[in-house]
Amino acid sequence: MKNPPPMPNKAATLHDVAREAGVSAITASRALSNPGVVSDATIERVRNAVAKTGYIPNLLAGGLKSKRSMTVAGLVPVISVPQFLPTIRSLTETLDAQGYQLILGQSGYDHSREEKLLNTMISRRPDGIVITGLVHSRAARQQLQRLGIPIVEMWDLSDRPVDMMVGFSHLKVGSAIAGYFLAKGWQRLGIATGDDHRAMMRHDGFCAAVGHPVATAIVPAPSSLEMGRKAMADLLAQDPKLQAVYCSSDGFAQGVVIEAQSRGLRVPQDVAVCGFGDADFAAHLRPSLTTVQVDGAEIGRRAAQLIVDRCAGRAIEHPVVDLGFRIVERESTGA
Amino acid sequence: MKNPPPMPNKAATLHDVAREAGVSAITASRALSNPGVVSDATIERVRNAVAKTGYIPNLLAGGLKSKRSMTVAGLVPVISVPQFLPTIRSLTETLDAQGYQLILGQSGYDHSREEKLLNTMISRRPDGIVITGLVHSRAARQQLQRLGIPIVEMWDLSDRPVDMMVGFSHLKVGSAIAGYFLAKGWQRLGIATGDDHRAMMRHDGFCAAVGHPVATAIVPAPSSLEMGRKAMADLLAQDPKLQAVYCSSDGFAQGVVIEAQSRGLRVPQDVAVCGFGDADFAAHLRPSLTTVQVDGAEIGRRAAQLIVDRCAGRAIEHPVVDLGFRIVERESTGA
DNA sequence: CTGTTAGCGCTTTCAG
DNA sequence: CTGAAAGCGCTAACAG
Repeated sequence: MKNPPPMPNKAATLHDVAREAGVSAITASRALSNPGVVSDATIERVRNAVAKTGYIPNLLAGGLKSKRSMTVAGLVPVISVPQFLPTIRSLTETLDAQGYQLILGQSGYDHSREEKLLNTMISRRPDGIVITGLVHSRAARQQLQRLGIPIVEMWDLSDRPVDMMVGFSHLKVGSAIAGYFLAKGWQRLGIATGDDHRAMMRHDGFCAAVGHPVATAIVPAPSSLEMGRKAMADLLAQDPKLQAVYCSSDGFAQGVVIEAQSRGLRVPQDVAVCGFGDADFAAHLRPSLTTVQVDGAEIGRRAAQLIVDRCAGRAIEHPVVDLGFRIVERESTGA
Repeated sequence: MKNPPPMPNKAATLHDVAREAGVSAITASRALSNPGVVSDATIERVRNAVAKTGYIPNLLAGGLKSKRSMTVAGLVPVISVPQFLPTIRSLTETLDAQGYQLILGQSGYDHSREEKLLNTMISRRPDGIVITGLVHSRAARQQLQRLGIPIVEMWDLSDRPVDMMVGFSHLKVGSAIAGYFLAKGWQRLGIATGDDHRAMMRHDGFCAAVGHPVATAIVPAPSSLEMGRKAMADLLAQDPKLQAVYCSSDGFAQGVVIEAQSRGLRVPQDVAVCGFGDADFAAHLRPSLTTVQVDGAEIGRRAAQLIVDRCAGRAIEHPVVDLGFRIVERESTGA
């Protein structure tokens, strides 16, 4: 049975455990973190001592000496953007499964804050850093490279990674959607997009592929259903005979659909709508929403694995991973 | 004399800064973290030395000695539940503004995992802990109290807090919605709810206030739009003449509305629907969604402030904060 | 397999 | 206002 521990005024340290087990501190340490090199009998005694003292390791102290904090910094624009949630979740879980803790930071959509946040993160000495989007500032790139720890830029692709990358081409997404619209014979097109870098790359790809001017509504990121309604009102003012609209997120697209419907327009018969991200609700709306599927969870898993592998000293065969994307055709474009 | 370090192999430490500035390490430390007690001239020289060396403090080392890690652990069931996003965001931002970093952990909806996660978190020696929901396990309660750091349980209320609390009564939410439905003269009621503790408390409050059996669909948390459609199909099978349905989240409610509409039922004329949470999209759907507004962002702010105040040694006047809630009447219940 | 020694980088004493 | 000494709790490096 368990006796109530004699009121540990101080949290138990490894020394307390060692004394209790009748071994030295380093042996206790090894018994817990590297049991292979310690005799079974000793492990057993140390384990008992841990239970008795209620010892919980101090990772700050361990990290100071071993230079491994077992943390990974994650930078996202804003935590509450649904887009990145599956990624954050799989990052958290994949890292957790290997003993690492994700430390999340919000960089905002403002690039100047990014550098400040980076410093805050670095001061916790993470073993790796995962960044949403590309690192543009020269100063930040150099600083990251100097750190000598694994860095993953995710949710985008470029030909000069700071270190590693997991993402896809936003330019190609934009032109793929334009191609899809044009193949349907739609000429009067519209685009409703957030103003962040990645959404604007899709915008650029879209416009380049269309080749003629399209109705455009640009809203400050992150976009929302509410802004979708306003954006659609705006687009219809620019071209009342709009045939198809691409939107930079699914929630945004939902607002566009609702605004169209509230004006008596039928989707897709009068106007077709395509979103981006394949949110969990997209398939279950009425009409179900055509969108671009990107495997956000896989991005997180791969990013985490790259970091962990590099930390373990394993060689990385493919430091730049293109996960691609796929247009999922549903009712909102007449599927 | 040596030339400027072109390639710092090692990250600069406070000693490097001190040497560069021609002062002792402790003075450099004070110049950076407690400038009030250092002469302006010295501060200036230390600042320059920091810039020159590219010094970034090591908070692990500082925390080890000072016993203040400047981190706060946050436990949420699942990061990707939209419900808690405003809270996580305001927690992050409020803490950040005061120099603290939120360390997020997913406890899942499984109570057994909670204790394990707690240990992981404690091993990083946070200065405070914020937990979503109540801590039920006796072992966990005792362990938390032993730690001697500020603890906030949030998003719920009880009469025996581990330490501090910021939330509202789910039981009251449930009975308020039931009262609202009954006042409208609706008798044939339904409830679609997730199976987590808080949602079930609302369920209990709802049922107790109604006083007679209601059609019920319980789904595993977290609920989704997709599950809302299924739940509504289920409820209509139980009672095809349902007059009003309460749903445990707004996304869930949206699925209920869509399923009703897809069967030719008009909302609210044939069946009224009420959600929970007042998500950003609720006001902009068609019909706009009646729901229960809870100030999730304020919960986060208050929780963060309680932790920070306690860390600063300030007395807490009200360790238990009831933020209440409010039914927002919209079109989906005939407003 | 186990122990000794020596710090990791910083901040808390306690003195000037 | 500034400094010297003394660790925080843990683990790398080297003995045995």
